[in-house]
Amino acid sequence: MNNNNNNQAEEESLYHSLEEEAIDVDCLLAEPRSDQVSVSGVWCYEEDNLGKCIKTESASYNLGGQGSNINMEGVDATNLNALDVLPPEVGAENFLTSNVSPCDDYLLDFGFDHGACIGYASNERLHVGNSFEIQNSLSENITGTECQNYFLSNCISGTSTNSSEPKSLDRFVEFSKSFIKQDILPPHFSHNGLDITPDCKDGSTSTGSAQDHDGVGAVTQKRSRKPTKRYIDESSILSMKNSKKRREASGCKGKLPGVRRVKSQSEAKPKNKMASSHFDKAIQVPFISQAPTKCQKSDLPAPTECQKSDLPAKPAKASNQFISQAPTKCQKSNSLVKPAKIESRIEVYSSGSEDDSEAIMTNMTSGNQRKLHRLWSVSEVKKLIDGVAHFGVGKWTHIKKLLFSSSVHRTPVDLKDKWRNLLKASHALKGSRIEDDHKRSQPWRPLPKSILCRVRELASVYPYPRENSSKISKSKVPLARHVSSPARIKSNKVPVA
DNA sequence: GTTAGGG
DNA sequence: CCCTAAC
Repeated sequence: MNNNNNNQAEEESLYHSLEEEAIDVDCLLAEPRSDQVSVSGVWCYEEDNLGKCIKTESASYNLGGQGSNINMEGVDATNLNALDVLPPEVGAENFLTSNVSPCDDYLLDFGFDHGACIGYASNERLHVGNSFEIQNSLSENITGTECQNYFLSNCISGTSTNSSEPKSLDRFVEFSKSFIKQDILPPHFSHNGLDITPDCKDGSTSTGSAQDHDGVGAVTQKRSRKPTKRYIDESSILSMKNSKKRREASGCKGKLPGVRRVKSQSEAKPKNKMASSHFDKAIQVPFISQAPTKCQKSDLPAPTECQKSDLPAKPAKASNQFISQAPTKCQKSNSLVKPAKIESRIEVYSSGSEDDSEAIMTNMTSGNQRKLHRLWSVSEVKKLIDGVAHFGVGKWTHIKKLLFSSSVHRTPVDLKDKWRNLLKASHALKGSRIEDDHKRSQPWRPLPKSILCRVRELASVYPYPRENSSKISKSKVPLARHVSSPARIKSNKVPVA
């Protein structure tokens, strides 16, 4: 209570900012209703978090049922109880912060000065982070002014230390509820997405009752936060994948253009109740307008500042480091993106020259940006030809590892594509070798003739896999159907040395 | 994970 | 260069 005098100005400003932020959130976000749940594990569900949560049964407290008589000690004792059950290695300072990192992007930035991870289930249990769960019941009968005072003095103040944040959280929630009961705040008052609804689902605004105290009343409180744009994108993708209902309703049957298809690894994920039963009620944003096209430059800032890694020698490690360091990545959303793709991208992004990195950094937006086009130099082509001559066609990973280990931006697929283009170029050269003018008009004119000749020679020695067979299977097999096609394909193939 | 092939 | 099927 003494803080009230000391921090009055601060409290006022904070309170005003609270209101502003509440309005802001309400404007920006179609706030999920009480029957809505969020995807991607933003909400902490009992079933999903029992292993993580430290549960304190009946850590209830009485906030002074005598109207103006607010029992401060009871609150403190409650919070102490709650904190006491934390393992010693977690500690009061850590239990909010140490578990925040995987998902602090999508979860609450609560506590007014510190990121806190809060989930609120649709029952009586208050989940704080993934580590803390309080079975909470409240019986109060406090007038609005006193609630406000208490709220201001105890919910807002005392955030200077991390250990006091849980208290602030509890008090904030509980007293916000009391505001609603007192009609001080609108029924859907929210702060930073903290959605506080009255305890009684049926709309009755009765003050603390035995129902509340016993936890029988259906407390449909939850906390939400406006999801990030990326989160919405991924949610919409996930929604499209997991909810056939929604997909049919939206009329979209195919994949999103420019959005990478989620691998089956993550497709098998939605096994929890949240994804299956409540998914339809998650935050819905028209995904068509959100689907980033390939070359679209999103307004989103880069997920993380692309730190130029100085160790391209171990690209996988560097990229993993990148992923793990990405502060805006939610754990669940990691499963939404192809890890391999990210790795390859980060590899490219982090290992190029400075100019390239800058160019990529300007281009890198939402993660599905097209790789920077790098022209093949003559030396690279020569290396590729040497590799093909040495290892043969199709051993792209060997060639990559042995000859292109320094140029990390060339993947085995790149080598394969380049060789295919070289074959095209050599064939075109062979077809129009007499007419030099035609040859100069070709896009592969910069390649030296000697290189193309060598490619042609190698192509005769190492025929491109399936190039002949595919042509045969498409053109010659129907004509010679009576002949056993595999034998014919094999006979047409140039024997590999 | 790698490769081939279509785009 | 991207994507995906096939292996």
